[in-house]
Amino acid sequence: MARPDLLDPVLGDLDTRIREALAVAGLPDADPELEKPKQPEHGDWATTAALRLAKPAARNPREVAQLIVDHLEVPEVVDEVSIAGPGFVNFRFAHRYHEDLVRQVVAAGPRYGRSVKPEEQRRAVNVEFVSANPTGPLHVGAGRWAATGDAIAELLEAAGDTVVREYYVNDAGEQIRRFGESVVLVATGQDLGDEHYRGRAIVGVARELVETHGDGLFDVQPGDDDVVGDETAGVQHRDGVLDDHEVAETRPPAGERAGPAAADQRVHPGVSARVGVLGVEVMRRRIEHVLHTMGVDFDVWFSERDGLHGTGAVEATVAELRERGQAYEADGALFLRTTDHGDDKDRALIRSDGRPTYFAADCAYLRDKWSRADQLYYLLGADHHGYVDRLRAAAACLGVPEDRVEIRIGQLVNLLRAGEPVRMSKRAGETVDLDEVIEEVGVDVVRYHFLRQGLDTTIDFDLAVVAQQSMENPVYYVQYAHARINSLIRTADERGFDHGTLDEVDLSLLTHPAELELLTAMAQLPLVVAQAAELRATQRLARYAEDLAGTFHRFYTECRILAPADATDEQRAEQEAVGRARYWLAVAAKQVLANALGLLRVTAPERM
RNA sequence: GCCCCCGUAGCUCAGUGGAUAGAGCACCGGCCUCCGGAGCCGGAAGCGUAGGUUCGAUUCCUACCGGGGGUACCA
Repeated sequence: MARPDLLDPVLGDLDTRIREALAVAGLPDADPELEKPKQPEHGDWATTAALRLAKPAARNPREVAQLIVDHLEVPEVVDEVSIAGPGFVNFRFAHRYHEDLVRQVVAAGPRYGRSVKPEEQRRAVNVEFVSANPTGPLHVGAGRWAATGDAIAELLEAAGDTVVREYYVNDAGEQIRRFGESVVLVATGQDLGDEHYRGRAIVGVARELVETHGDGLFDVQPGDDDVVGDETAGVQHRDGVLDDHEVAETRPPAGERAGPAAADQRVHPGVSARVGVLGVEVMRRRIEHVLHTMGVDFDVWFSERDGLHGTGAVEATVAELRERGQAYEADGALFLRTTDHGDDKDRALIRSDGRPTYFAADCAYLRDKWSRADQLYYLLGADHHGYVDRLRAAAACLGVPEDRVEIRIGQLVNLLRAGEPVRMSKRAGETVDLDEVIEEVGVDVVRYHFLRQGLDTTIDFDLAVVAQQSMENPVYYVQYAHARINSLIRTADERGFDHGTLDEVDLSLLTHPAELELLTAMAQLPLVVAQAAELRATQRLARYAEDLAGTFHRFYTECRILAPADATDEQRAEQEAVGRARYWLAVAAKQVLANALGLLRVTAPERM
C-alpha cells in the first residue's frame, strides 16, 4: 500500500518510529499504514498496526496498541497520542505541522501531490486503452476508456512511474477489405449490403478520399491483383466498448461474421483492400482528432498492419512460442497451450489453411510491448472479458511474469436521454457519436462523469441530465470552488488587500475548525494520489476533489478573509492579520484543487 | 450451460477486514446589509437474502434471488 513516508517527511518519521516501537516491544514488524481518521476529533493521523498485529502477537488489539504507545518515541511534532476504539492509535499533530503544509503546498505548486519512487520501484508502464476499430467513429462508450485510461496514466506518472499511452490500431485483415468495399460502394453511389459499414462517417471518408486521390482511386490498379490471399487476413479487434444499441452500426451482422466473407462481386478485392487501408487511415485520424478534443493524446499509435504483419513479428512470435514448447499442431492447425495457464481451451494461432489468427497477432503485440515496457496495462471493455484468460495465458507462454501484465475490465456505458435509451436507428443511420456528445455537454463534463465512478459499475450517461449545469454534475461543484477562490484573490487585489508574503504571515492564527478541516483535507492529496494510482481507481481522486471543494466552501462561508467593503477602520485592522493567514490558506487550497483536477485532466477554470 | 460485473438512503453513486457506513439529487426547515447563493447549516432515510471465516464483515468465502455483459481454427 502507499507509503506516506515517501510522500511527507513528517509522516515518514512517524512511520519509522512506529516500526522502531514495534521492534523494541518485541512485536512482529508491520506497516503502520498511517491513515486519516474518519472523525476529525480522533486526530490528524492514525495507525491500525495494533489491530493487524493482534493475531500474530496473540494479544488483544488494545493491549498491542498500549505496547506500541509505551515504546513509541513520540516525534516532536505530535502533540497527543491516544488509543481509541478497538485499538487505533491516534496522533494529533502540533499546529506547526499545518502551518508548514501551507508553505509546502505553495512552494511545490503543481507538483504537490506527486511523488517520486525509488529507482528500483519505478516502472515503465505501457497503458493501452480505447483501441477502437478504425472502421467507424468513436462511440460514447469509447469516451469512458479514453478518460479513464488517460487519467490512470496521469496518476501512474504522478506516483513516479513513466508511462506510454498507446492505441492499438486494428488496421489489418478482412474487416479492412470490407471497409474499403463499403467506401467504394458509397463513393460510387451503389447500394450497400447488410455486411457493409455505413453511416455518415463512411460518407465522409469516401468524400475525403475522392478529394485527395481523385476518382481513379476506385479503378483497378497494377498490384491490386496481388492482394488475393492476404496474409494478414484476420481480424476485427477489441473494438473498444460499444453500447449494445450501437453494435450493429459498426459490426456486420452475426451471420456475416462467420468465415471469410464472400467479397462483393461489384468491387475488385484488390481495390477494396487498397481503399480500405487509405480509408482506415482517414478514420484513424478523425478518431485521433476527437480524442485530442477530449484532451487525450496518445504517445504511440501502434499499427497492426505495419507494426506486426509488416515486420514479420507475427511469424517470429509464433516461432518463439514453438521454441518455448507452448504450441502444438492438431488437425492441421497450430494451437497455443493456454489451458496450461488458466484458459478454458487451447487457442489457435495458425488456422489449418495457414493463415494466422487474430490471437496470433495479439501475442505478437504483447511480445512487442513487453520489449518496450516492464509493466503492461490493458484497459478493456466488458464485452471483451472473454478475452482476458487467453491474453494472460499468452503472456505466461511468452515468459512475462504474471504481475507485470494487468488486464482490467470496465463495465459498459448506457447512453440515455431523459431516462430513455438512445436507440440507434440503423436505417436512418442515426447514431450519437462521442464528438457530438462532447459538443453537446463539454469535455470536462464527459471526462468527469466517467472518472467519478468505479470501473466495475455500468454507467448511465444521460444527455438530458448531464447537460444541466447543476449538482447533477459534480464537476461544476469542484470547479466552482476553484473559480471562487480565484475570484476571492482577484477581489483582494482590486481592493488593495495587503496579503503580505508567505514567509512573514502568521499562520498560527488559523485555528477555526473550518480552517483546520481544510488544512487536514489538503494534507491528504499525496496519499490519495498514491492510493488512486496503486488501485488504478480514478474515482478516489474525483471523490477527494469533491470533498475538498465542500470543505473549502464551508471554510469560505464561515471564515471571512477580506473585511466588508463598508467596514470601519477598526474592523479592518482587526480582520487584517487573520485575513492574511486565511488568504494564504485559500491560495494553497486553490492549488490543491487545481492539482486534483489536473491529475484527472479536467480544467480548473479561473472563472465560470 | 459456463464465465465476468453489479445489488449500499426514494434516485445516482463513494466506501483497498476496523471507530458512529458517506456525498450529491429529490423532500422538509433555516442562513450574509459584507469576499461569487453554481454556496452553507439542520432534518428524515440504507448495506438483496441465508449461511460461513474473523476479535471485528458493506468489504473475504458459499448458496440463493434480482439486474447487466460475455461465451468461436469469427472477424
